[in-house]
Amino acid sequence: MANVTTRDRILDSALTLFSEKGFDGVGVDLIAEKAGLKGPSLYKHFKGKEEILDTLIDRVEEYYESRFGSEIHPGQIPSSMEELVDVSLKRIQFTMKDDAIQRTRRILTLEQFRNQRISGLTSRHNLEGVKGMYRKIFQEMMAAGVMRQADPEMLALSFTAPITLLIQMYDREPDREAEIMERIQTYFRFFAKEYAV
Amino acid sequence: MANVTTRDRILDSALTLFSEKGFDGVGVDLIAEKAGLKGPSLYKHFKGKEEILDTLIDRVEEYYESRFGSEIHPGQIPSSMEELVDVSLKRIQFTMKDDAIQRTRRILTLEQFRNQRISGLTSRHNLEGVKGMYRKIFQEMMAAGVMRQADPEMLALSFTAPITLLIQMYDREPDREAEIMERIQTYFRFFAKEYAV
DNA sequence: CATTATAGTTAACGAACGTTCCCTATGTCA
DNA sequence: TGACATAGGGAACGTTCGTTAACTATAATG
Repeated sequence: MANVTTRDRILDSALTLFSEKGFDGVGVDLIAEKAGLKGPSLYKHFKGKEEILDTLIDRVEEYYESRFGSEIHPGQIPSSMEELVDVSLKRIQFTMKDDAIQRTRRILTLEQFRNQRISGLTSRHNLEGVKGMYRKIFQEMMAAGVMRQADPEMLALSFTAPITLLIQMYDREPDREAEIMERIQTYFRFFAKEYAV
Repeated sequence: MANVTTRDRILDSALTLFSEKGFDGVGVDLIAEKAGLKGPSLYKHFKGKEEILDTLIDRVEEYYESRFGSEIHPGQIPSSMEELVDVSLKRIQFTMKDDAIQRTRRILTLEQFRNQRISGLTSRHNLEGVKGMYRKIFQEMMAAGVMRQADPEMLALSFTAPITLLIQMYDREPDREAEIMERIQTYFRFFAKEYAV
């Protein structure tokens, strides 16, 4: 953790606290303390509390832009339904449990009604990003003949929506991780069997 | 609107305000004003602000208990996939746009990380209630031979999850209602075609 | 009629909040 | 070295917040 700027420490601190108590539930003094300084010193780095949140959202936007922006890189296209399940499970394990990603999800959830920017970003996150990636994967799997022919857009929605809901559940109730992972696996296996060639 | 108690006016006022600005974003004075009295008078009806929220959550719990509690009443079982689509669309139109229901959803969304009670309720709402109803409907439709045989539990998840996400989107971005309704219809038609006998 | 409980008011409290002002220490650059 | 910019801290500000206390009007009860 060498050479991390004060600004970054403030943002990390705010990411954690906002994700746990919401924007309104956290005072600037607490953010500052967690970053190793005093409340008023924040104003040397940000114009105000709101700008800290805005900057966090900026980062999320950049991340999604780089991830799902121009062209989608689904990585290796699975060569069988079994591989699809394996690869997807690993991807979800990561996305679900990665600290920064989870905190970001929780902030979006809590602040999604605050302004249009966050609303739109949340919609894109929950309904476009990952779905678009799987649409592409399914298209190629169908072309390769390892998956039954069907509307790839609808299939992607059907594949990702239950997972999105179960990840939301994990964010709420991390104690039920085992149950949630099993539900995801069960659904994946159902899907794999249903759309096998 | 005859004979509505002050207590109920307070609860209605809080339902609206909490759903728009979140629990922390609303002061007791504002709740009171909207209910036609002054802030401190609230304390003649509730022990404190938190108890107002708790009472609202009580109501939600009662509602879900009565709706999905002991035995599920799916009403008329559709006699064709076309009827399934029609009936489901009407149900969603209502659920999605009913004022009190929408506000309740938004409060659950905003306060879902506040305590275990709300977390559990939200999970039940998003992942159990409606899904259980459709599991039963699908079972009976399969038994009646108007739907292809498949795991009804998985089918219910696949059917309801995209809708839940699209309703969440409507709560965030009501302006996009037309687009959202069309997406729901498209998915329903895909599902109907996919699981026709 | 006298008493008491209830529902409302105003005033005020203490705490927390976001923010500004002013000062100091430190490092940079001419 | 001297001038200046930067990052931090302390004190204090004006607000807002949830809540309590003390009082009043009204209605129900004996």
